[in-house]
Amino acid sequence: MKDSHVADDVTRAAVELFARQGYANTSVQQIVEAAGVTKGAMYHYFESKDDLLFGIYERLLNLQKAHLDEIIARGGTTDEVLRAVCVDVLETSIDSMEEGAVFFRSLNMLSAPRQQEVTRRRRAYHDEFAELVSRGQAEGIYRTDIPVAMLVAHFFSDVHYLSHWYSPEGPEDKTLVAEQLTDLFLTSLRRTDAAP
Amino acid sequence: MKDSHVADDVTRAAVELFARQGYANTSVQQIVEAAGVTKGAMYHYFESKDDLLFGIYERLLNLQKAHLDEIIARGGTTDEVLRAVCVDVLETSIDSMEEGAVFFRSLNMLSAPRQQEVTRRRRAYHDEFAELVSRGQAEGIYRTDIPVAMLVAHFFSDVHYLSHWYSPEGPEDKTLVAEQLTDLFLTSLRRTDAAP
DNA sequence: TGGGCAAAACCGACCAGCCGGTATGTCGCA
DNA sequence: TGCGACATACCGGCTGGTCGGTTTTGCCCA
Repeated sequence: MKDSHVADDVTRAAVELFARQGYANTSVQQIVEAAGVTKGAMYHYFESKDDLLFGIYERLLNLQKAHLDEIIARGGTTDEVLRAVCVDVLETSIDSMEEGAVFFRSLNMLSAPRQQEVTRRRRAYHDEFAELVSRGQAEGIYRTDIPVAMLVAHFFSDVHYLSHWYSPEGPEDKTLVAEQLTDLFLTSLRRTDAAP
Repeated sequence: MKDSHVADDVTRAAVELFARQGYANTSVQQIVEAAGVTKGAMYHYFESKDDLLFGIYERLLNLQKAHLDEIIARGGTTDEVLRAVCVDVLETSIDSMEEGAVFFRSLNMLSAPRQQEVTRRRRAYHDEFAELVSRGQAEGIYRTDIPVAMLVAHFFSDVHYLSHWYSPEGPEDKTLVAEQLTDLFLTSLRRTDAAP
């Protein structure tokens, strides 16, 4: 309980409002009202509205990175690892769907240096993913007729798009969705019959 | 040339600015300055800032719908038609990438009724696409173990994501990208060896 | 146990500036 | 002379952020 409940409450309210109405369209007043605190209290914990947004990005980036490292450290065949990574990032993204929506929609609202920082860490994440795909290509299990960058983009497009159609209240189960999307990706990724 | 150049110039400037900085973060002043006209001139052709945004949506929706209808009317096997539709929507999206970026990022900035209108027409578009997939399933050429809605979402996620990684100045050719992404989708869509 | 007290937490009135939108004026052309 | 096509000055409202002041907390020492 080192952190005040204020910072948490404000962050939670901000995520929800940013996801629903966008960053620029959400006033600090709205956030503090939704969080049930005052503006003074908020500015005691955050330097600026931008700071608040960056905090959301940082938490999500740290979470994803930690999961990725843990799965890779666990080891296994390239195909097993890649599958586990795909399923995990999809499941995690469903759990953090509001944060994800903010992530993609409000990047350009961040101050330039922080935007670069986020982009840098995101690229590092993609590079680790791309490395797995490349390894699979080298092992001869994945197709090589399509650039790795496009294959990576093809997968993350699904992650990105989740918040546009998935509803937790809907009929689809979280785990099932993650596995089905992973299956679609890996199916298109495998070598076709003909040798390259 | 029925419309004044003012409306066109303003729309063009708005698309570019909305795509780069977002709708809420772009002021009317910025738009008219970039377009080289005055605010009075702009408000002579548009009722509001919201009107300007809706115009962008409408043009893109009309364009996509026209293309889709034309391709379906042209006929062919289900597989041929679906492939043509996929390639076309991807190519068109690359041509209208800024509009596309605005489309997905600024939907919730529209007034509620107009937002519904856009959603309605977009759903109609997706339904036509889904109909093709369903037909392919009935013909036994596409897999049936994954809900159609998810298959549709899987494809449009790539369309959506284009503006996040594709660069017209980059090495990838527009047509090639469209065909490769279509290939990835159709590969994952086909029936696997085992009968369902 | 409790009094003292600094520091941290919090409050809310306030500000300058920018926002979308408008009212009114001007100009050229039919 | 009238009318559409703009220009310009201006408005109320809201924004992110500030700041002087007040309350609460935590700790030390008698």
